[in-house]
Amino acid sequence: MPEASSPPHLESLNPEQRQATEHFEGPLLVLAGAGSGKTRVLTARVCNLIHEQGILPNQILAVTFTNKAAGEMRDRISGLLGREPAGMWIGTFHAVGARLLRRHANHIGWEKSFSIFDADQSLRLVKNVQESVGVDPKQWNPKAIRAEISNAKNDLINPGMFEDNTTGFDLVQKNVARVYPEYQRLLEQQSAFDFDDLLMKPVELLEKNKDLLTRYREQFSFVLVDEYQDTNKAQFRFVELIAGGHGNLMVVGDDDQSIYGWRGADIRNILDFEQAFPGARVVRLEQNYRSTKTILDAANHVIAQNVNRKGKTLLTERIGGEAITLMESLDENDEARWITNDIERRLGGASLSSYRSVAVLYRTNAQARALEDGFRSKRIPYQVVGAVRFYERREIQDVLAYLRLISNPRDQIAFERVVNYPRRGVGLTTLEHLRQWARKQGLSLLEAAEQADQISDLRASGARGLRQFAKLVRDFSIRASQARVGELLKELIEDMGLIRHLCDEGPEGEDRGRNVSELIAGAVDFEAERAVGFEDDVDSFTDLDLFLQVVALDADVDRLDPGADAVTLMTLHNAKGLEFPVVFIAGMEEGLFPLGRAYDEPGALEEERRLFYVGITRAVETLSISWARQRRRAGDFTHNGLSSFMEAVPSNLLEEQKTERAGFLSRANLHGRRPGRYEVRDSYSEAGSEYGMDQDAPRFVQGERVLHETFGSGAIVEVSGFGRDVRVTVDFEEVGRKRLLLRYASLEKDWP
DNA sequence: CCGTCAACAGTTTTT
DNA sequence: CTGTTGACGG
Repeated sequence: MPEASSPPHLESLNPEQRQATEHFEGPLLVLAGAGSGKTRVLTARVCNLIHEQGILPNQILAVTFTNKAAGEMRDRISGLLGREPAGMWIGTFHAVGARLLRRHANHIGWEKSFSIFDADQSLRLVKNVQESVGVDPKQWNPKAIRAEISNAKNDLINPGMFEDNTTGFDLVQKNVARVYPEYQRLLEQQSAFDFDDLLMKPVELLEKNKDLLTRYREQFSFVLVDEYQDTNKAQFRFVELIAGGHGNLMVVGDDDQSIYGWRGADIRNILDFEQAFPGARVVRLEQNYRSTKTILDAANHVIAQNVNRKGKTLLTERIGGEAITLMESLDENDEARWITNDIERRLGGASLSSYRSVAVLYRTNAQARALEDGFRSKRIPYQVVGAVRFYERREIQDVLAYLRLISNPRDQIAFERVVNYPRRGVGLTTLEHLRQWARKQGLSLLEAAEQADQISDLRASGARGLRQFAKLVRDFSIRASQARVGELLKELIEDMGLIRHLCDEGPEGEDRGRNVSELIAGAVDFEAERAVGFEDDVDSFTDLDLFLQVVALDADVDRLDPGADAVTLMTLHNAKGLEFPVVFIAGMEEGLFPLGRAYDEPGALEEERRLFYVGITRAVETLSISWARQRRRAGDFTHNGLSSFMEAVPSNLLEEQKTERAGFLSRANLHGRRPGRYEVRDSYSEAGSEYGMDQDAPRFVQGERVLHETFGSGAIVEVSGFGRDVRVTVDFEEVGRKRLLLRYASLEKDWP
């Protein structure tokens, strides 16, 4: 019960929460079930340390799982304290690592303005290396090689150790052993870190420099780690280094929500915490404040199937709750239709007030497409997390590559990406000559490009292009030390004439142009101190460097707009830590969830089950689960049964449904209620093969307005072919000109 | 050097 | 199905 005399951060905490909050020194493990108020406890304890124990904010390091969580934590602490916790470090492991490396990169051979390579950039480098060391990228999948390197780094295995541990019998290992050292050498040469380096290199830094280690141990007298169940070896070692001395370490996590084993996360970190940090106090938070009893019962039954866990049962004071709907549908389109219908039905009734209360969760990103189509055709607003990220769009990556090169002239991956964008007459041959010459002279590509006339076997046009390009980059590099990133970017785009260039590419270029404009707007609004959360370092780095760092470490969930009134679509992994009044879990089929390959590996099935548990516990009021008898995957059809995970859910919690007259409905949809509707899937045309002759099929003529499920509306420019091979060329308002085979495209006549 | 067309592989989850 | 890669001709 709240006491009148309690400071605000201790109000209305239950006894266990309070115990954790008031813990002062020594190791503390908080086993916090889903929805048990762990974020509250974390923030309240920080406030308690500052407010009651007189600890200074700059003595505290708090690590969260996403940037968004970090921002929220900072805001909540500010709210409770009535002021900013100035000097406190709050961020993800990657952000904290990047910050340490910015400060001390020179100790381990990197420049202070290093680049951060995302998965895409590091994959390019892996490919380059494979070619140069003779590991054929066609035979040895670069993604697989990259994954091996990533795993090694998460396990703190450096190239030397990797080579030593390779027996030579495992061919993949043997190839990785050839690629990894050269890959790492090239990263260093161009002063770049990949994501995994942001975890591994800080460990190396602290292990090699005892004085730095001492300094940070003394600075951070209190360390807090959220989502501890998802830490890997590198992260564990980092925490151990910083907090191992004084042992003032609070970790919060839930072994039942460990879902990143495939990324190197080691569930033993949380299971064995008490061995690693002797004398640890353990507090369990089992009171759930989020979900109805029905939802919680389902979650408890599901997770009880797992063997490898500490064991706890969530309790709630809420009783009853709406039954969990289990919906069987025909295929993924039918599933999408049911979900969207249900959302509309709820919104029509009083049970749902806004779209933002709803989330649709799924196992794989590929499932988003059918769902999106469904939302679009019903005109229900939605936002997708994942799929195509803003920063991964081609035009955005191009612009960012310019910025990276301006910030770090040694960034070879960035150089190669944009040296011929826009076209400057620098092709593969020119680039190859440049590479060789640069290597011989020991210069970076940019330096070599500046002296392009010296290279004998270069064409005049190529050399001119190189010099122009180098000059452009150099000019901006000089400005970058003074200018704000927004101004810099605006001028750069202007100088390149990029927007104009994109618009010339046609309607979809205009779209790209808009994206670039959005990036500029983002850069103009960029406030380094706010975004980095590390105010005391802001002055020592350029605005550009900090902007690039934030962009590189920005997760897609971080961009989720909670203000938008839209349904959220995302993977179950992305849903971790979030909650929604109404949750749908789609694709509940054996083989999809759990994925078929989960049966190959011992621990994988339990991890999938934990993922299901995470999904269930996101729901506050209503949970609906759907599965489809048939689903298109990678081109062809799969037929699946209901997921075996559902066996653990007691049937008295469930209400089973089928899509009404499902079989009939999809046939009826061939023509639909609206005139002119024409929707044929190739599965059906296989049997029929007469669809081109179908007398009822609408005929399209030039100039007619049409509606496409994904491309939107447009006008027909041309109709060609006959029978089943009718092709139409359509100018779409949003996506430009497309040629479509009528048989595949679900085109409707657009009635004004 | 650059645009176009055919062949091809891909789907597990992410900082 | 869809986006990316390789071969070819201008």
